This record gives sequence, structure tokens and C-alpha cells, in this order.
Amino acid sequence: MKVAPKFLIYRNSRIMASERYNPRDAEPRWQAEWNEREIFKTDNDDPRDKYYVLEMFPYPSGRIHMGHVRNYAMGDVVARYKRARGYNVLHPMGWDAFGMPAENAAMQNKIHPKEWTYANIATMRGQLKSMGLSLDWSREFATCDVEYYQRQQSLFLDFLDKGLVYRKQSKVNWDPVDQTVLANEQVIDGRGWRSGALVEQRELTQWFFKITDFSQDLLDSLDELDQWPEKVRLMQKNWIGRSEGLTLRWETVGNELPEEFRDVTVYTTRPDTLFGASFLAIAADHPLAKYVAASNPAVADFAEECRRAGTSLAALETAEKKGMDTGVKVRHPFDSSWEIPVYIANFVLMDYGTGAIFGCPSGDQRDLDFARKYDLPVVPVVMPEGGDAASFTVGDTAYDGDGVMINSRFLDGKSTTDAFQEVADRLSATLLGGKPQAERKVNFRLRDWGISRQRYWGCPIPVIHCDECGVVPVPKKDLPVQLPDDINFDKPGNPLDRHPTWRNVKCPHCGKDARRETDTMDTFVDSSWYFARFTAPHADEPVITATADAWLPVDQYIGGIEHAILHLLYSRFFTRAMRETGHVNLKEPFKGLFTQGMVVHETYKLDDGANGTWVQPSEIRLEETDGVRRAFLAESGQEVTIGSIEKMSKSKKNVVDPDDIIASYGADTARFFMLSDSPPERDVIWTEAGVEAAHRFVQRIWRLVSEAAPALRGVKAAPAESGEALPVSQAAHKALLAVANDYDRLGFNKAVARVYELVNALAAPLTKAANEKVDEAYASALREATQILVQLFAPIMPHLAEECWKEIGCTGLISDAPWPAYLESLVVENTVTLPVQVNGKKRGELTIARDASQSDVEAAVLALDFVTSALAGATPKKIVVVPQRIVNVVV
RNA sequence: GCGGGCGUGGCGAAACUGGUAGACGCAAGGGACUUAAAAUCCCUCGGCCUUGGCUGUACGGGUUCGACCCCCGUCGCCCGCACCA
Repeated sequence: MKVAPKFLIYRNSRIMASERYNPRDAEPRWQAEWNEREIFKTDNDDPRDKYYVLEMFPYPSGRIHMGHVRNYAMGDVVARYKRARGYNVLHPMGWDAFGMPAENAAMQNKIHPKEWTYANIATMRGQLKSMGLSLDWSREFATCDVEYYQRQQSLFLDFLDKGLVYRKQSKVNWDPVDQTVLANEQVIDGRGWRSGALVEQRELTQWFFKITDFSQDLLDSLDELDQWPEKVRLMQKNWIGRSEGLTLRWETVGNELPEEFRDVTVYTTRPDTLFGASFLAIAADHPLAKYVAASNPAVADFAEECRRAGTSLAALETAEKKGMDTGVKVRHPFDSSWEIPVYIANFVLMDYGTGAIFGCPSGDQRDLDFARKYDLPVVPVVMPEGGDAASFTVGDTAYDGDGVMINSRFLDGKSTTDAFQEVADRLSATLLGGKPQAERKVNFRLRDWGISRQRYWGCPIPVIHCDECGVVPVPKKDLPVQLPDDINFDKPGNPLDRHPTWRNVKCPHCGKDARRETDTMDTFVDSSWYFARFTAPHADEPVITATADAWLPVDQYIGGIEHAILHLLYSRFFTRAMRETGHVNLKEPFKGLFTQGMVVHETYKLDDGANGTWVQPSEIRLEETDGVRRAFLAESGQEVTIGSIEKMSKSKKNVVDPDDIIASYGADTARFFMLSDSPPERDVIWTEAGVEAAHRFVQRIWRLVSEAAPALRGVKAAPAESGEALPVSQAAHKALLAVANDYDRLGFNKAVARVYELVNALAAPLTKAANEKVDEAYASALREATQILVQLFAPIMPHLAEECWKEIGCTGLISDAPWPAYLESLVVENTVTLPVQVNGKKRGELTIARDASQSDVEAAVLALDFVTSALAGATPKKIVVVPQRIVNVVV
């Protein structure tokens, strides 16, 4: 980042009464002071009310980015504000340190994942420290620390013991060339990102957490999370996907199929549409599909094609809907002469329901597209209320709403709800092969959590495979199962798998030769309980129950919206599982949740089009002539294209390094800018002009405060209740009330606007105090107002606040100072100004006593000239008076 | 494809959740100070016509005394989709 040199010169010589504020001097000085006095170290035994504020811990990718600055600045404001409000605040930091990038770095740069990770942590810790965050660093840990993952293995064993862990077959993306499992993001257009080989799906036996044991509870408890964004609760609700339906068995036609295929079970939420059924669709992995494939090469080929589509749901559903007739037919449950074909379809998932559906084309768009493609009948069975049964048809759009049944024999005329019940009742009472043909069933979309990863850089799953005893848990006394250091990534595949000795172990049960599990855990496991570990980070047990119970839930959790579903749902599950295993006594880990927006930046491209190259903002010079902005390379002057505003990413090079910003402007400026202007839940656009303006404001505050300081130092701080200084005190106390309210709601941008307003209000008084003699009452009020101002911005710009605090003669650290109390008499107004509308349009104003009665207001309004002229002698139809708000005269 | 969200001046936004649309800031323009520049200070700033008014919160409808806010529909952009973290 290149900055105009004048910004970098902080002169030592005195200019007028003060010098420029120099963050490069002040910030390290105050950080050292805080550190020395250990004021951010949290005592678990402190008797005050607790407040736990946590930001999602970072992945140690190398350097912090602006998104981190924004996230941690928000958390720090909350922490500092709550500390001032008298809480015992826990505000810890750690590292989400396992994961793929370390392995990729190992392959590309021949560096050990551990070395790479800890080096990154060291760099990023330094960067975070330069931000002046009020963190308790004594609680820091990384999830790749043996001390941490040992406890995670211990939790795993407890879960296993409790029946919350099991193994089953599950599919993975397999790269046949690299002989390795690929993450979804490593599969690009169906091919491995490194090898380019067509990706296959393979079945592996993998470990799962039984999150589905808690489906209903995870859903129900969302109602209690009233300090979560509504959208996140809704997303989780949809993800869990509770539905009420019917499992329904369809008898297959003919006797040539084996016993197990005498019927096919489907799950449906729309049994009412049964008479619109025109096909059954089963997943490529359905047992019947496999059976047919064994003797039918075309079906086998098609099933294989489906398997190549990748494991991601998005890929599956975006793909063209395809199917293939298996030749098998089934009988309609209400008419044994009605035969319906069974297709294999690429959009039916074995994981959901029973892996088989019946298709009703008139009532489901996907089924309709499918039916049109394969020329299957489309019979409308539901029409909207009030429709005409004779003329209602379905063309290109299915009708999936509620309504009235048609073309459905005994259901005709019934509502969809009644038809559902009727079908369920009848088929539950019908026997097929000695069992009811249908059963009511609550189904969840939520699947169990597969945690097996065939990778090195993760927490080893602590079990042993013995030929005699099967799967044997590692005894707790043998923990940790430590990752071996002597590995390399010369060959594809999992280094643990091919390690010469690590796998070899004696069976803890029978003592014979056995093998270690070489799968490691999904990194989401690591982040599912770190918030609990922070409460007692050095304990022998995963958590100290009483301590965890005292600190949890996290009062305010702050992080990106991208974690709205998985991380938060897994953490909610984990807390429940830890409760079942006796580690904690609560089930919801996060009381308050806040999802912040991204940091975005303009992009710059040299040579337009496909082969253009992206250019970093630091290499750019911007010009504006006649309202047109143009960008040039600073070095050569060559013009570059200004592209769209996008999330900061390395690939688009539209990144700004926080280190550069902090070095040029200081941490306070960076923090202030990240919190000002944009509401925290929305994306914020990083602009040079914005940072510079923030920095100017920092300087402005310092100049005003330091110039007036000599006049303020000697006087006692006291608000003015009357006289010349009254407006000064009123402005300060009104701002105090408003900013506290803003901080309580995480409205940082609004708090910043209030701080601007207060500075504007105090600018003239401060300048006056700096330049001329003011009386003591005035100076006292001004000092009190200035102290309030400094306290208001202290959570955002703590270093500048400490500097100002000291300058105006306050003792102690502002980081330790209690939040000031506002005076009621200084914030209430005696009169109110009401806008007056005529027929809903504003025509003027009325200033009247605050406590004026409704009839007083009406009388005063009717006397206003613009009202009398609008009325022209007539009586108003109505006068709407909203107290303290508005008056509307309806003519 | 499914799920979720967002859309207000040239720009970031505010509007106490149905009550003055545009607070506060950025950018721009004008002025003061200065030998000059920077910094600083003052003024203007949604659009259209004439002081006063008309119009305006993505677009089209609706409810209401009153709609950025609630309802229905349309368009555009963003995020998630279970092995990225």
C-alpha cells in the first residue's frame, strides 16, 4: 500500500499548540501498558456478572485480511463496552488450525503442514496484537495443538461409548489418477483439480456422528434463540427440513423379481396426489436399481453416469434431469390394474427418505419436466380453490399449491388436507404382504454428520482395527493418538495410510497385531467445542463442567454468514452430545449471534477480456475528471479497467493488507473505518478515500482535544444544568444515551455517526477553550462532555482514547474506566416539534409543549394558517394525532 | 435446481420497525486563510420547474388518514447446498 508521503510524516516539532497524533508511537505504548497491567486477563473466579463475547476464530492461512479486522473490531467493541458496563468479560482467541490448505502448501512448497501452520499463526498473532484487541491471550490455543486434539479424541470416545458415533458406507469423490479423495471444491466440472481425471464416486466405510438423534430438538430449540438473526434460524429450519408424510409400498408387477423386490417403498409428503402418479423414480444406488443394473448394461451405464455427477447437491440439482426406465412396473395402491413404470432418476437421492419417490407431474415442476421429457401422462389432480374442474389443465407449469381434488375418484371435491388424511387412513388399513401398505412418517432432511477424512492434517480418530476384535476404541490412558511428524507428500494419498510404522499397534483388547484408524476428523469437529475449551483452556479434562456451565452460553458470537448452517448446527449438536456425556449442562452454545458482512473492494484489470491480468489496488492511481473515474498503473501510467466490486480475494487481487494500513494510519483508523458507514451485517466497501477520511477524523479529534486540554486539565468535570454551557452538556448526554443504545444493538455505524455529531457540537466550544479564557463552570462542563466523548469512542479507537484521556488530566486507564451515566434532565426536551400533514402530505410544523394534550394539539393545528387555508372553512373529516410524532389533518 | 438474503442521492448510509425520506460520512462544487500547496474553517449538494410547488426509496399493483417499512407479482445482484474454512 502506497500512501501519500505527507500522511507518513508525524512531525516532532510543535506546530501551534499541538502536534499531530502519531499512532506509531501511541499504539505500541498503550498496548504495552495494557499488557503489563494484564487488564484483559479474565479471572474465572471474578464474582461480577459474566459476559462471554467471541468472534469466530480464524484459519491460519498466512496473514490476516480485512474481513478479520472487521470481525475482530466488532467483537472488541462489544468486549470493551461490556467491560466498561461492569461485566466480567471473557474475550479469547485461538486458531482453527487443521485443514486442507496446510496439505496443499506441503505439496506445493515442500513444507511440513505443522511448520507452515505454526509459522502462519506466529505471523497472524503479531498482526492481531497490533490491532490492540482486548483479548485474554493467556487462553490462546490452536486446534492442532496436541493438548487440544487429545481432549477432542477423549470426547470422541465418550460419544462412541454413548452410541453417538457409528460407521457406515458413504460416498466420496475419488480421483483415480491421484488415488485420493477429493473435497467438493476440488472437483471442477466433474474432474479432479490437480489431475484433470474424471472423478468417480466410491463407497467407503466412514465415521458418522448421530446428529439426527437430535433433529427434533435442534429444530424446536430454534424458537428459543431469540437473539439470533431470523434468517439464520430459518435457514437452519429448512436445513433440518422436517416433513410429515407417508411411507408407501407399491407392489411390483410379475413374479420374476426376488422376494425383497415384491414391493418398492417410497416416501411422500403429498399422498393426496396419488391419482396423479405417472411414474416411480428411484436413486441410482437403490437396491432395485443395482439389481436391474446387474442384468441390464444400459441401466448399469446410466447408474454409472449418475455416480460420476459428483457428491454435491448443487451439482446434482443443476444438472439436466435424466432418467431411464428399468422395465419394472408397479401397481397403483388403489387400482391393481393400473401399472406404473419405475425409472432410475439422477435427481433422486438414496440419502433422503427411502431413495424412491412417486412422480406426480401435475403437482411438481421437476416431475412435470421429467414427464414431458419421457412422454409420461400428466393428470391434474389439484386445482386452486374456485377453479373449474372441467377446464383446468397443466401446461408447462405444475400447480403445487393447496386446493381442491379433481380426477381422483373418491377424493374428488375434497381439500388437499382432507385427501391427505383419507389416503393415509385407507392405506394404513390396507394390508400388503401382511403389513399395512402405508404408515404416517415424520421425515427429516438432515443427515448424519460424516466426519471421516482421508487426510493427514487433522485430528486422528482414536480407534484401532483388529482382525479378531473388530473396531476397538483407543483406551483413554493411551491418548493422545498423536500425528507422526515424519511424513511426506511425495506420493498421492493419505500419508498416514502409507506410513511405515505409525499404523502398527497392538490391539488393546487381545494384544495381537492390529492397525490404527488412518482417517482424521472433519475440521468442523475442531470448531464445534473450542468455545467451551476457552473457559478452561489448560484443564486435563476437555472442559471443567462447573466452569463451562458458568461461562456458557457465549453471550455474543460474531462471524460470517457463510457459517449460518453447518458450523452453527454442528456446534449445537456437539453441545448436546457433551451434555449427554456429562461434560456440560446446557444445550445451546450461543445465546446471541451476529453475522457480519464481507469486506469488498473494486477490482482492476489490465487488458480487458479473458486474458487480462488483475492488478492490486496498491499499484493503482485513481483520477476523477468531470465525474468519470479512471484508474492507472502508478508505475507506468498505463490505464487499467475499473471492474466490479467483489469480495476481497487473492485471485482477483483486490486485497488490502491490514499490516500496510496499520503501518500507515494506525490500528484505530483501520478499526474505525471498518465500523463506520456500513451497517455491520452488510458488506462494506474498502476505499482509499474512506480510510483517509477516517484518519483525518482521528487527527481532528486529537487536535481539538489536545488544544483545549490545558484549559480542561485543572478543572473538575461537572455537567452544566443551565447557563452558557447547557447545550454542551445536553449534546454530550444525548449522545451518551444514543451511543449506549447503538452499542447494545451492535449498531456500530450509528454509534460512529453520533460520535461525529458530538465532535461537531464540541468543536466550537473546544476551540473557544483553547483560544480564550473561559469561566470555570464552562470549563467543567466542557471537560465532562469531552470525557464522555472520549469514552464513547474508546471501544472503537482505544489507543486514541487512552491518549486523550491522559491529555485532559484523567487518571488511570480508560480501558478500566466505568461507563458514564447520563442525566435524565439533560436529555429530555420541554417542547416537541410535530410535522403537520394535510391528507398525508407534510405542509408545515407545530412546536408545542411536550405534555400538551391531544385536544391542545388539535386546537393548535386548526389555528395554523396553512391548515385553515386547506380547510377553507370546512370541518376536517378526521385529525390523526400520534403523540410526540405527527399530526395528519384529513380534509 | 432448492433454500436464504439484499435493492434508498454521484457513493456508503439513516429513518426510533407504519408517522417530516436522505441524519452522519465520502466524493464534488464555491468561498476564507496562505507567496503557493497541504491541512484547517465556512457555504451548496436527490431530480424537475420560478420564491413556492411537483416528484422521488429497483419495477408494477394493493392495504392504510399515512408505506422505504405490511401484502401480491416482476426484475437484478449476493450467499449456502453437507469433504473449503
